[in-house]
Amino acid sequence: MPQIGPVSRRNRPAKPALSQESIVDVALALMDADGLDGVTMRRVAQKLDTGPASLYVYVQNRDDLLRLVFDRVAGEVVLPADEPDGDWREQLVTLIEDAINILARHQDVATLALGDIPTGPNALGLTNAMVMLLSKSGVSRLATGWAVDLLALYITSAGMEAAMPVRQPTTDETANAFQLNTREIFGTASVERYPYIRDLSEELTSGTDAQRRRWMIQVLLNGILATAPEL
Amino acid sequence: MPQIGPVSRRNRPAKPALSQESIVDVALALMDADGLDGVTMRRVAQKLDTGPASLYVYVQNRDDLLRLVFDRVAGEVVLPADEPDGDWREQLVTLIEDAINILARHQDVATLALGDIPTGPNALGLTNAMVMLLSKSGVSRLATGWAVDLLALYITSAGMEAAMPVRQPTTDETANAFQLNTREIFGTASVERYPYIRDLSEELTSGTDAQRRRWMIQVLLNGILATAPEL
DNA sequence: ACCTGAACACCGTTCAAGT
DNA sequence: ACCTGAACACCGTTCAAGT
Repeated sequence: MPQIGPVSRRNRPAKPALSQESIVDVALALMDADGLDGVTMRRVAQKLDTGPASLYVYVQNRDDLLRLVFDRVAGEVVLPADEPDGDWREQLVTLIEDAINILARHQDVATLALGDIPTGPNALGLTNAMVMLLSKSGVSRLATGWAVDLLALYITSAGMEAAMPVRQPTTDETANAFQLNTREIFGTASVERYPYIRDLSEELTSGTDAQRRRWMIQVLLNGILATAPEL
Repeated sequence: MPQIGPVSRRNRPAKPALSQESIVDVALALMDADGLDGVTMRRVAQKLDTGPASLYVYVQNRDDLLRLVFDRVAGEVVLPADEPDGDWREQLVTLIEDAINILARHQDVATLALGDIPTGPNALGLTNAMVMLLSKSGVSRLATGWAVDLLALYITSAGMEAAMPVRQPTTDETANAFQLNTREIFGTASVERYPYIRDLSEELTSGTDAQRRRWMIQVLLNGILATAPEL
């Protein structure tokens, strides 16, 4: 006599154990594949062979799940060792670039950081590392505090820009004005209405992402070193 | 004999004429009141006394509508006159602060700019003005081009931070760790795991938004003036 | 050309009921 | 304690049908 339950289960991939970790894993996979809109409670549940209601045992709600996804990605960043002799500036640049590259690899994850300051354990670890490195820079304590905020802002912004998928022009050829890519926009901008853009259209879009980013990070660090904060 | 239609209509506020402009107006009002999630096609339609399907005559879809809302807000920024004698730096600082303040007044609008670079007419006007002012700064054409990108990134990031409503702690007292405000997080961070944060918790959260923003803008401008870009 | 009702294919979240 | 089915109250978008 066949045991329907066990047998049919043996035929499909082992049902993953339900846990906060597995839920976050699945949510991140959906995020990478289909972006933020692809992460729905129902789809996550389906991939875990259960119903959406079951997720609420491990996660407060969708926003909570997204925060957990963000912190999981933040955990991918390799933090610098706390060695007093290191070149703080080089290490900080590496840390920032590393963080941006990781956000760039995970579609839409950077967006999660904007709109509510991430405070998961891994995000705190990142902040802690930035404070450590800046504390060796010689700038004031106040400058260090404010600089951390500014650098975090930049990391998430740059991560978002980098993680933007190059949108395929839809099947219908007449992409509307809003969907053109930046280069085309600047190149064809009305000379009368936007003369300065038109004149600088080449420079506005030149350089690789990496080149632009390297420059921006240097701008931030040079600016931080050169600007005393006042209360 | 009562004319039901006209009479009942005379009793309620005049039905606003349907147009792209009126739709964008209503969407922005909903945005200000209830944030991004409050802007649904159905709610916009309802406020205009019609059904959601009718909106699609004037707007391609919800994303398109949101882009229009962003550009409408971008139009609130007062652009500097093109006078060759002006103090470019002072004017640029004013422009940036003005833009941030306007974004700060419209909940969630800044989020719309991240994830797809705004290219509506008013956003282009803003970019054009920034290029104009920077072209008087003496930095290279390339630095001007990249600086515009960096400043735009900062404006939207700062706008988002500023437009974040201070979330009321929910009725149930036990706000979970993620919902605590930043000050509390940094102040109570584990000394073992995040010693640098704990040591600097005061500075990380000190100063008013305006003070921090003023410093950040100076950091950006000082950095831009001091850093030569390389291709 | 503009507008509509109704439908389609989804959502997040709750909750009583089960184990 | 964990899990579930079913329901509630919504979504964006399409489309045939009307004017």
